[in-house]
Amino acid sequence: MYDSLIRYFQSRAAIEKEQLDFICSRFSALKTKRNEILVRYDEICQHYYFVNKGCIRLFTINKEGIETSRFFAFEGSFGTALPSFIDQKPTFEYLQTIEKSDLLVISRTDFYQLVATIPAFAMIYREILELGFITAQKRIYGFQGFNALEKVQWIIANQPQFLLRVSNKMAASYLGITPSTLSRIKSKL
Amino acid sequence: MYDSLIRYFQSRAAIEKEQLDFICSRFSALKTKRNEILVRYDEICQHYYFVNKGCIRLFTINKEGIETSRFFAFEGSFGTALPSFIDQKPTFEYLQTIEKSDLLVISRTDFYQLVATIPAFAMIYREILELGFITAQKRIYGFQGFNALEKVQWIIANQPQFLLRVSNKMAASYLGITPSTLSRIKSKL
DNA sequence: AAAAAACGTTGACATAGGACAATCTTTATA
DNA sequence: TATAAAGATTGTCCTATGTCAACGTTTTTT
Repeated sequence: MYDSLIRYFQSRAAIEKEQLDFICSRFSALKTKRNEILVRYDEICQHYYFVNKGCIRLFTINKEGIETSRFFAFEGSFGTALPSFIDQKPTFEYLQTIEKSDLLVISRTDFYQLVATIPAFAMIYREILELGFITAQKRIYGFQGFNALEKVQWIIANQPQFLLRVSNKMAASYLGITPSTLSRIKSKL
Repeated sequence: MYDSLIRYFQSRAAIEKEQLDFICSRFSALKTKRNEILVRYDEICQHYYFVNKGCIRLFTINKEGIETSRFFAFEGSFGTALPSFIDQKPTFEYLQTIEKSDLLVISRTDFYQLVATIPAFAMIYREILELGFITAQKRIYGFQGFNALEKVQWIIANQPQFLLRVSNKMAASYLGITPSTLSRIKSKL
């Protein structure tokens, strides 16, 4: 059950078996259904999630009822509503498994205790933040000044599996275009 | 000279005088002119900058010659081309002081040494990353699905001094609209 | 298994905001 | 200080993409 998680850590830091076992012991398994909501709009996010199987989506719905997807975590990666997890303020977004999923969950308390006590864990978390920051920056640059076709080409180049894995509607809401426009672009390659 | 920097640290962590002095000793002063470039497009970013006075801008120019501004650091905050600073790959962007500025500069080597040896410094860096991440996310949400007027209203609400401090052209390139459009919107409030 | 709901695709039409250009103003340079 | 260069503003026109609707398909619910 912890194979993928252990691989995640071992590939990122030299870390002793004993510490690794301790880290794993803080994670518990969670099986979810398609479209199951993990964190609601006005809740405060208390957990960090690792995806063994399936996919987590982070999205919000504005006052006009329009969805915007911000982040997708697929197999072998971490995901949560990080701003809320960090600041302990309401998420103003939803965390959802868009497919039947197997997750590993750690509480915020345990998570920050690991950060505080295990330097290798703190380092990995710092790298997650650094990478998250870089990804967000690339997305800002990537989308600023791109037209709809360029956005689609960008996502195909940067996350080839994305359009195959995610519904037309969700993909459109991630790219910041309408489902109609995405559909039209796909039909022309 | 280090007043503002010291205040920055003291307001964020309990930190001993001796360590604070050591941290400050790793920063050196740098005076720059208006529109002076600190890091060029194909360079690798080797420094972290603290703004005592003035303003740093991070921007890129695409193949069509269009500028996109990604980040502005004003008095009392840190700024650098973080993705390049972290990964040591070319920035593909420019770091520039848009006004005559007084900066404090620390080398990447010294910076990461402080991160490795001074837990309070590591914690503050982690908080910078967390905050940067959150800011980037807000910007993605904020701009996705906003029209030009809403973007301008957003920046007025979130960074009231922004439009007053930054040129029309730079502000437009941050908001992802043309200078003409920004100009028209401002003229209608 | 049938009915209902959600989603995907495609057409017709409307519009926000981009492109370009003219003019004025501010900033840089000689 | 004079001249040149860059930026700001505003007009006209045009296009990419949004909106809305119709229809077929897939998914969910009963």
